[in-house]
Amino acid sequence: MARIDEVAAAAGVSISTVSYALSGKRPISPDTRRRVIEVARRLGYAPNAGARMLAGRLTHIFALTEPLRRETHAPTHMSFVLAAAVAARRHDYDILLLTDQQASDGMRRVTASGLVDAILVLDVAPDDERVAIARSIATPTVFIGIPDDHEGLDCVDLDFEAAARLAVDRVADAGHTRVALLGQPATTYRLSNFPPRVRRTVAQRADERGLRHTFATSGEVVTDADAVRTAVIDALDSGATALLLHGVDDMHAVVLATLAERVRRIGVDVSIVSIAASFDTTKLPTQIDTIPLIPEASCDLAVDLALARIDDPRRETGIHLVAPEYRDAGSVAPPLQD
Amino acid sequence: MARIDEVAAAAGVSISTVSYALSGKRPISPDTRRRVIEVARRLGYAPNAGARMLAGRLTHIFALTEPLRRETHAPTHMSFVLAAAVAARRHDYDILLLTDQQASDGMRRVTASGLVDAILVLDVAPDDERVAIARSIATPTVFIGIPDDHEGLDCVDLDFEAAARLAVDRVADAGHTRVALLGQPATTYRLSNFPPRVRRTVAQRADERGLRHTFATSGEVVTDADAVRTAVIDALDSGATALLLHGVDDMHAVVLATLAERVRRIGVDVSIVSIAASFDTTKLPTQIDTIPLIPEASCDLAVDLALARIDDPRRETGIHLVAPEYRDAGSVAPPLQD
DNA sequence: TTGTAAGCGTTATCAC
DNA sequence: GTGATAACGCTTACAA
Repeated sequence: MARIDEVAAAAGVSISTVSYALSGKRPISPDTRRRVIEVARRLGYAPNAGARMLAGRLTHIFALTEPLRRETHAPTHMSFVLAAAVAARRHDYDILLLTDQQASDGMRRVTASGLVDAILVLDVAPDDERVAIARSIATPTVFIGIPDDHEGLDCVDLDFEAAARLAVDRVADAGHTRVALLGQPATTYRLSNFPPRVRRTVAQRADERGLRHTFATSGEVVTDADAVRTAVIDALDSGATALLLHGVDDMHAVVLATLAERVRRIGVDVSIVSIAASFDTTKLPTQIDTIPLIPEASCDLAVDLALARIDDPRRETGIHLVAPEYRDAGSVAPPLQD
Repeated sequence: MARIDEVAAAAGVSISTVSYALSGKRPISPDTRRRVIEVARRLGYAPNAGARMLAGRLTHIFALTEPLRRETHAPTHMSFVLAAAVAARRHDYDILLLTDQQASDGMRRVTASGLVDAILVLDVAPDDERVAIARSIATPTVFIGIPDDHEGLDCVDLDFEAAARLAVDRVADAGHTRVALLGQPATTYRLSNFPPRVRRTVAQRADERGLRHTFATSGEVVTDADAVRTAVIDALDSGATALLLHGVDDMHAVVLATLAERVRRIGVDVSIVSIAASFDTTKLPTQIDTIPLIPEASCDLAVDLALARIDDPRRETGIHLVAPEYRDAGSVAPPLQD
């Protein structure tokens, strides 16, 4: 816990020189600069957080609000938290957790006390209560996910619509005429913002491309192996030759197991594309085409946006979509001729 | 973002009176006290975090370090994070996330900058690198979990040994002479601190009570349904009449499914106790006896310990174990006579 | 290129 | 019971 004056004394310079040498906010002769940095390192100096907050304009802390609903898929959520933390650290920011039952209270609190420079919002619901709070506070707020009412908000997300179209187009181009979408558990279509976006767009695009399409959830609240199994079998029985998956790892595992059991060769008898999977699909027993949801991409962008907004609070808000990327693993092939 | 001087002016008192009226750190006449509080509320006043840190002794922030290894069971981990956050908020503390690859860097950083009053350590490994850091820094540090080398450390945890004994005793008392322990995935026995403790104690106690016992993991890295299924069948075939479970929800589901498939009635043909389950076992298809691992209990205690240590840095360190509690659901019965 | 000094908004130590 | 006021450790004009 060395202080700036100790560093200054040890380096034989003034306090402000130390501050400037370390922050680089004004030119310092390379020589003293080096000396200051060396001394600071030796003494293990780090600016006192409270003093920095008070004197500077910034706290170097982001709040991260996460409702942690029971329906939330924990592993996915954790990779977003981790990605946000890593992105923040790259810019010398720390993450303060806001898990209050009413996240709103926390947002108001950190705003009122000036504890954070910006707020990142995770796990966004279609009718998220945090939208109203975000509008009522001065602290820059970035949503990772898109609520229904997003007028005047900064939002970041994978372009789920583009991803869905990409998936449909791929199987349509390969010649498939019947596709089945196996989706998330039913509750997430009410509680989360992106499952409905995928479902809607797949249906639209399939219609545009003249494909017959069906849809099934993967259970009620969490992945229900029986439900998934039944859905896969129904899809096959109804003549679907291409399966679009939008779900978590468990669901993928059950789908692959069911296909194996039915002796359907992936990329031969049946084509598969996984849309917006946030887990490592290369860990699956069979490799499948994926349009991944990359938490790092969204979180990096969200942090950039937050910083830009801190820098210029009057800049224009808007939705920023991350372009989807198709990863071919050979799981899509032309349908077999009967 | 009203400031204290605005509150003082509006209430017609001095700045220090506002501070004391709000903190209660010195007697204030009930009358002015009420008035100050009312004005503060009306103006939405909250002390500036930076100023409070600088002037006061405290930051009102805990760091929470979590390595977030791939082997970590995300839902369990999240319930600990949540429990820690809730416990902290009860004492007007916030949680700062430390997810650095090397958590050690983060611990040093927040210590050097005086960003936090104490550090809570989650997901403790037997040979945790954070032990050395904790010893080298002045910031109070509380481990939630017990590393092998815990000399001079503050640790909090469920009394896994007592829980294991409780489980063995229960089935022994019911008359069982052959028990099988179905444990965690193999890797956690190296990477985590508590699975070996349960395994070791079950074996010891079973020996003491004259029971024959076997042990099987539930997979390599994560729950492997086939491995669990095989382990259950092997256990039954080898004559085990009581199953002790120490694992996550997936594993429990597979065990119950396998027993159902083999037409073994729980609490009749076979007895079951789940040791240190951190999920909601009442959500399982069949109710089973449980000695739950309650994150709230550990985290509340950890926060209390941290606060006590902040208050008196010289107080004695030590291990604090949470007593296990047996929850009877009728899944243990005397073994059937052949 | 560097040094001096005025805040930043609290808490805590004095007085009264 | 209440009011001045000196820290707290830094950032950042303003001087030199």
